[in-house]
Amino acid sequence: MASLPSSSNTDISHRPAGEERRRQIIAEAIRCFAAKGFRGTTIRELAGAVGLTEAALYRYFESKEALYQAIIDEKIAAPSPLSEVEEAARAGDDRAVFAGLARNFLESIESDPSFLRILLYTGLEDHELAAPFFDQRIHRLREFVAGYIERRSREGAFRAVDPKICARAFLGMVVDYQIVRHVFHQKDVYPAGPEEVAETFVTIFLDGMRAPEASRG
Amino acid sequence: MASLPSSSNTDISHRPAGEERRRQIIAEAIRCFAAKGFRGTTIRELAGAVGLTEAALYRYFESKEALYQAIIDEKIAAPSPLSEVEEAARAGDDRAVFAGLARNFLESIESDPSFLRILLYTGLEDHELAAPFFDQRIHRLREFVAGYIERRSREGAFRAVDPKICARAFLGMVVDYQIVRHVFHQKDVYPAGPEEVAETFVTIFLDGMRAPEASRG
DNA sequence: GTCGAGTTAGTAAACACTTACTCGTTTTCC
DNA sequence: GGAAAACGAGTAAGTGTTTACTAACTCGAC
Repeated sequence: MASLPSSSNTDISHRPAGEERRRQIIAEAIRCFAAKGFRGTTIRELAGAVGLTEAALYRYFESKEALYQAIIDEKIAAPSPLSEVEEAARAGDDRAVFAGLARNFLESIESDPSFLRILLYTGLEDHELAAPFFDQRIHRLREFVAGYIERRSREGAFRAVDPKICARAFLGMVVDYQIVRHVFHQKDVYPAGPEEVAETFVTIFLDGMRAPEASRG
Repeated sequence: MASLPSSSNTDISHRPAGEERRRQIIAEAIRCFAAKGFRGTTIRELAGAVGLTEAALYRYFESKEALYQAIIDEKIAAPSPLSEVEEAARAGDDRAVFAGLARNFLESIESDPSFLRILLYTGLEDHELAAPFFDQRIHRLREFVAGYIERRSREGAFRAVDPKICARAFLGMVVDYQIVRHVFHQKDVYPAGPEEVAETFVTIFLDGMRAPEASRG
């Protein structure tokens, strides 16, 4: 009995040591790939950082690409930032929706910029393996924002502009903030903290989106 | 006299054939570095693309880094996009200033996305050599926009918000458009062409920036 | 007959990945 | 209960390829 582990790669429960090492390696790989990119990171250096030799690392991941894949899988499985603003979206509380999204993004990237850097490397280096992440996370986020804007336009609260462009305009402001900070290391460009920046972005965006007739005295 | 060439490695002036090759190599290097990054590009492949062997290429550039440096130098020397909107800025024509900047950026990157990609690689790979470009071009652009916003705030046309943050908010929308298109290859995300996108960005931004008292009934 | 522009054929290091081994801990079986 | 087989986790020392860069030669034009 209890013979078949069956689940392809995660029959944990009674194997804490091995699985823990795996996680440790992924964590270190995220740091390394974020710092120097996929091409710029060597297996030797990565193995050394977790206190192993190259050969030992290959017991956990069959190739460098498999490691990259594991990172993407982990990030796809992470909780979505959308859940936090879905309620506000149902209620039509524009400021709560956009401020929630902005703060959520700014703070989560601020506390761990690695994945933003990895995503940029991914785009530049054209890694196919990240496609599922884009489909499942980024696309979904864009569609959520564009869908919300479209609805509010129909309701007369927002002006009638292309919702896709507007969604990107907002997300662009937010993403750019973190690219400038964590890719170009110019933290001084934004003199204020995430909360104030989020506040400013949301104010500009919402006032810019408001339907002319609806907002005027 | 005019004896001392003084510039360490380039006493060119009378060597047109060689100089043309040099330019050709730089142009190809821009393409390669943009496509695969500095680390991802091999000298052999680059030399092959201009129809030379590796050794021949080393007659024009003493190292791979020198090639990178030459690219940065060329881009620093290129004409600035600011000149086109300086007049509108003096006149206080907000829409002309921001629409001019947006269109200028969107179109110049659209017609040649290479340097945007190189700059991102540069940020991620931490190339010191690009620092002068950031100081002389990007910093100046930011300061121009922030300065204009600050002035218009003082004049009562714009609301009183941090001009640095607002400048980045605007530039962020524009830059993001091109990152999504040319780094993540998702050209479908923006359904419209550069002109319409620029128009939308400027409308959102300017209406969002307008001082509340000044614009209302 | 020298010199600019190019070539062929290297070098040494770095890299992803492999092979064949070690060693301690379980598990199995009598 | 204890010998032995199996196994998990690791290492040392490679392999073959790729890479930036070099040395020594060729060839045509003024």
